[in-house]
Amino acid sequence: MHALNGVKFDPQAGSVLHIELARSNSRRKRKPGSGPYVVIDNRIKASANTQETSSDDASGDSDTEEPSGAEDADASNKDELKTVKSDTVQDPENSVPAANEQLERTIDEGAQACSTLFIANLGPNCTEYELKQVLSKYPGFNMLKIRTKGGMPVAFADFEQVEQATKVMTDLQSSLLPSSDRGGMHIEYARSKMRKP
DNA sequence: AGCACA
Repeated sequence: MHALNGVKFDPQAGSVLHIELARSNSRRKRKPGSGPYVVIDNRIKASANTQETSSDDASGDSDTEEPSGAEDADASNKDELKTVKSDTVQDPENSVPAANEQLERTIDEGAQACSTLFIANLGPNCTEYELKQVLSKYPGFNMLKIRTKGGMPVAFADFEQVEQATKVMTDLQSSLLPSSDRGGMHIEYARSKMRKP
C-alpha cells in the first residue's frame, strides 16, 4: 500500500492515489430470530456476490497498463473473481451456553412448587378436623388452616418438605371426602409471594 | 376458578 500511495495516476488533473485501509467490518448482522442456536449458512450470498461491481477503477480508461508485464495479462482482469472470504468468525455470543433448564418443573406446570398446598373444591360443610384426619397420615404434615371466604371453604396445608407436599397433592388430587358434594378436591401448590416474573 | 395466615 505504501508503494502505490501518493502515485500520480492522472497527470493532467494532478490526481493522486489515496490508499488507506478499509474500516473494520463493524456491521452487525444479527439475525432477527437468533436464539441460542444460529445456523450459519453463507452459501446463497456467496454465489450472488460474484457480479457485484466491487472495482472503482473500471472507469473505461484505455491506459490500464500493468507494470508487471504481459505474462499474466490474460489472467489479470477476467479472473479477478476472488473467492468470497468466509468471515464466519465464531462469535462469542453464540457460544453462550443454553439457559439452564428449569429443574423445578413440577407436575402442576406453571405453578411454583412449595411446601404449602392450596386445597379447593371442598364441600360447604367440610371441617378442618375432617381434612386433618386425612392429611396427618402423610409424613411431614405440619398444619392445616381452613378459611372460608364468601361461600366455599379453602384449605392451606403446610408440610416440612416440598416433596412431601407434592406426594400429597398427587395422591389426594380429585379425591373425595365424606363431606364432598361437588366432586373431588382440587389441590395446587399455594401461591408464593416470591415467584419469578 | 376460588390463595390466608404469620
